[in-house]
Amino acid sequence: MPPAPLPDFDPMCPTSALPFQIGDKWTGMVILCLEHGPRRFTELQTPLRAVTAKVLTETLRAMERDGLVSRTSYPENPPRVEYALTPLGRSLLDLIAAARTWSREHLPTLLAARAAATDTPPPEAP
Amino acid sequence: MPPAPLPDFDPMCPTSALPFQIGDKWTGMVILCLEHGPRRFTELQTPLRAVTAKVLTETLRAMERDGLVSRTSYPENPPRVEYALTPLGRSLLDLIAAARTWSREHLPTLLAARAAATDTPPPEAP
DNA sequence: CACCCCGGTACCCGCAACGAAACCGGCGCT
DNA sequence: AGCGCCGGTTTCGTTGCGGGTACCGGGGTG
Repeated sequence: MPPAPLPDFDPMCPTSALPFQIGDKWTGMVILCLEHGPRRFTELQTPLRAVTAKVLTETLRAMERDGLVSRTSYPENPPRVEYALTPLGRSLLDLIAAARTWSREHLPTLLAARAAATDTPPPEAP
Repeated sequence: MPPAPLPDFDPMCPTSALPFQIGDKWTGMVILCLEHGPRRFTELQTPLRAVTAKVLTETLRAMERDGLVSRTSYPENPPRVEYALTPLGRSLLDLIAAARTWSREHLPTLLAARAAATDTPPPEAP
């Protein structure tokens, strides 16, 4: 698989302002990273550069418990661990796509409303 | 509007285990409560009996800031305040419906996987 | 021998969300 | 006068998620 388009999650991207969340904070992004095939632990760390190893491990463990991803460890050298979406995890891709569509269409509106409410706290000036 | 079908959110319902969330913890449920027309504060407290007044107020204020709901106060007596969905808030209904469809189809699978992983921590017995 | 890489684990902490309980102010009812 | 309702606000906890840092174990590599 030559061009594996791993998404790139910039911590400054307004994705953080998304009004919804799949599972824990990073679960949705992990699912997106695994969309096009299994990934190794460090491959996930690259696009998710805002998450520490500990939190990523916790996220993956929780997803494994919930049957969203499968964890395959190859006792090679150097050690290799691959995470892949299960059918259940894959079934969330549609939902995530719908959420991203909503964001593309409506997130600017939401952010504008928030900014307007924040910049002009009370209409009655002092 | 005689039969206003307010949803009923039992705190024991596995909705709490939903692997996604709109905004803050209660935002999604508030949107559902407002789906069929404006509601008063106490009308929202009835189906959302697990949420305290303070948290419900905070949730509604945040939704108002984000332009998801509108707040209309009638200086009558007794005082009356009505919350209604804005078009932006209404645009989230499709997404919530999709999430509920996913839950109906896949949540039992997820809960079964979680239960299996919890009941049988390690396959290797002590 | 010393060092690094991979895929973690263990421990500790801070903050924000969540929550229980009390209070409030204007009005109506009795 | 006393009580209750409506729509909150205030105060004071508590919890728990997320995060930072350090460490580990085994093999390859210089």
